[in-house]
Amino acid sequence: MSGTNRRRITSKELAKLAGVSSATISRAFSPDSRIGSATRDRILAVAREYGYQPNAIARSLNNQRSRLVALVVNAIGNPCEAEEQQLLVHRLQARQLLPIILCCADHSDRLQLMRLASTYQVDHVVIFSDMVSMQDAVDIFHTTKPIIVSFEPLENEDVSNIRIDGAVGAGEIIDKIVGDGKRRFAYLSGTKSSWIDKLRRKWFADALARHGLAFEAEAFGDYSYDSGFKEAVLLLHRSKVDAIICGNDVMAIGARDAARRVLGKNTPGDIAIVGQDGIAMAAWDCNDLTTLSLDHVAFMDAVVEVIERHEAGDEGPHSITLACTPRWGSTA
Amino acid sequence: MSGTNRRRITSKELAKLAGVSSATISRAFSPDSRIGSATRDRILAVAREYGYQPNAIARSLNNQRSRLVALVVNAIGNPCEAEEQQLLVHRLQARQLLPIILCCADHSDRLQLMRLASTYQVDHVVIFSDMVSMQDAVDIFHTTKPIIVSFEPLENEDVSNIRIDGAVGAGEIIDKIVGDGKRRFAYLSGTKSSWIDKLRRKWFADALARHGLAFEAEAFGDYSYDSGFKEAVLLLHRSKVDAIICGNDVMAIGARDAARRVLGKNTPGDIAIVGQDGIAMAAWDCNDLTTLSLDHVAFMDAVVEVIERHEAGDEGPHSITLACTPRWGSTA
DNA sequence: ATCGTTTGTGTAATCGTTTGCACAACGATA
DNA sequence: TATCGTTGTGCAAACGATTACACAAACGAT
Repeated sequence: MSGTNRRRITSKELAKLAGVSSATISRAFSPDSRIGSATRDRILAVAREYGYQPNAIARSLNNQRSRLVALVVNAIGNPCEAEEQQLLVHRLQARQLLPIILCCADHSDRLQLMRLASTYQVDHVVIFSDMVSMQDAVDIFHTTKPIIVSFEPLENEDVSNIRIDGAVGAGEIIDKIVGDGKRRFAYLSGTKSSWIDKLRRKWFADALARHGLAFEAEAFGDYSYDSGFKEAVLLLHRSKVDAIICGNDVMAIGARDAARRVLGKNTPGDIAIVGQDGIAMAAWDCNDLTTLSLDHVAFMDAVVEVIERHEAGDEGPHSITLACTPRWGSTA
Repeated sequence: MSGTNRRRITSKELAKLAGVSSATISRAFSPDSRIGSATRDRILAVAREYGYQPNAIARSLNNQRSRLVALVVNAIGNPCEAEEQQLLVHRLQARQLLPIILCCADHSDRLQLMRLASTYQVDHVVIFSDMVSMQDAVDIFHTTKPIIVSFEPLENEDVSNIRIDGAVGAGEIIDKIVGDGKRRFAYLSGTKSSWIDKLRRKWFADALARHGLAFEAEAFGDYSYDSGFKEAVLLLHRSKVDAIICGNDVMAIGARDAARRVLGKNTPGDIAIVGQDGIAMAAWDCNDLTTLSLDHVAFMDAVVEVIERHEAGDEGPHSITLACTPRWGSTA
């Protein structure tokens, strides 16, 4: 109420003001504890008057539960991760869980950051970054079982995880493109080292193999538009491919622009271009991308479901697999 | 080290293991405190062996400083906010500050969420949302002076803030478009109620007035691509404008697509389209948007500068104003 | 009138740090 | 040798909540 007080009032002080003990103050704020309803009402009224709220830090120390959740991500700037995070953050907050974002370009910084977050006794950890090994995650958060959001065949099955399977969807896309007469495929990776990228590539490579085909050319970008553009230019100059499968949607848009602007090729006639992720932007009229799409809502629902089971004390490990499905656009 | 321990070791336990008191453990971890360097080295070695790290929750309780920073935003999914957050999060983490994201669609939820975060004794609060009144922010975080990232003429000058001024840049853009022969302008707002949007509109309206012009038509979207598309279609059907100024870049891309696809109009020949924000995507080849752009790096540097001054004990209030400059693309 | 149960409240220990104060050991100085 | 800083360490009191335990009052049933 009175906005000018510098220091926050404590439960002991409020207790004096309300003529009760600080234990009773605490009880007034915990929904199911033995306390007279008259007392509770009076306390809540006084609390409102003095702007009292229980100190969550002190409570966390006592409870051994902080209601903080660490989210480890590669880049928030990336539209795909941004969309996913938006969904996840809303779901967490609806459950009174507060997300701490750990986002780091450099790998050793990332581990350092995870160590820092672990000292805050976070209740849950969700790892979106494939740059973090499961062992690192388990070691650093040794009291909190992490949830790995991964595509990797997990070597340590003691950790809850959510996997994505795009094999079928990739097959449908390849079938269509091959049906349209294309034969010479290139894969434009997001990174050189990531196993997520390797797995995604494998879905398409396997599908090609069923047609007796293989990738004729490879290139490596960094998931950014600029890298998609630049690598596509190089790629198309050095080989005569007529289809490019890209590591994500943003690179696909870059590749499409490169093909169109620099080399005067149109999609899908001259060249087919395929993205992966299914971000909102892929469906925009100016992009209308064919992409191997993931249902982000279902994805984040799955994350939250695992978190809820962990909250309920059932640490599993739980494993959920989601399938990717094609979004058909005009680029392939 | 030993990854299987369920409970975290405490300073008292480590003290026993190292043959010292827990006070000494604490001192080993604070850089400038009176402690023998031999003792410190020994303690750090033992700590590493047992995987001990001081509990940040307990430390926060004692210190009255949590090193948590609350970021209140409208939507992370929005590319502009996502880009800004990425920059800010990196800067915070480099200073060992952990960001808690508060992101909420509904207004009463948002206040509730801010109250929740305030119980965590956050050291700093940065408010990016123009849906939060300064008074609310000050009341809710009454022990932590918030930093308002706002365009609003602040009524309460007791709060640090960062403002954006686009008057000059908007003038340059309008001059160019009027010079190209356009006379009939529309403004496509991002929201009906936001004063940020009103202020942005005013920059352009004032510039038009200097040419003896005014907005002929208005429309209201929600900062999304779809709303930009839909409102532009309606707008172009009901009035003969030849220039649309949009509340942000994403809506501008939607409006451009609508003009091109639905009405067969090209930019900048048939119609000029202008965005605001200067997100990375605006510069992509497929968009090449003319936009009133903000230097996001300078913007977030400013936020961090204010935070650092607050950390140093100088709560100001500090005020920084940044200017927007045109990015010239092919849409106007 | 008595007993058992339920209800509401207070006391005090606890969560895991930090830090002011006291004090011992030590080398340097007079 | 007596004195004086300086260093390094331990003791114990915070920090602000939660909660097991104890106990008094109220109530219903015999």
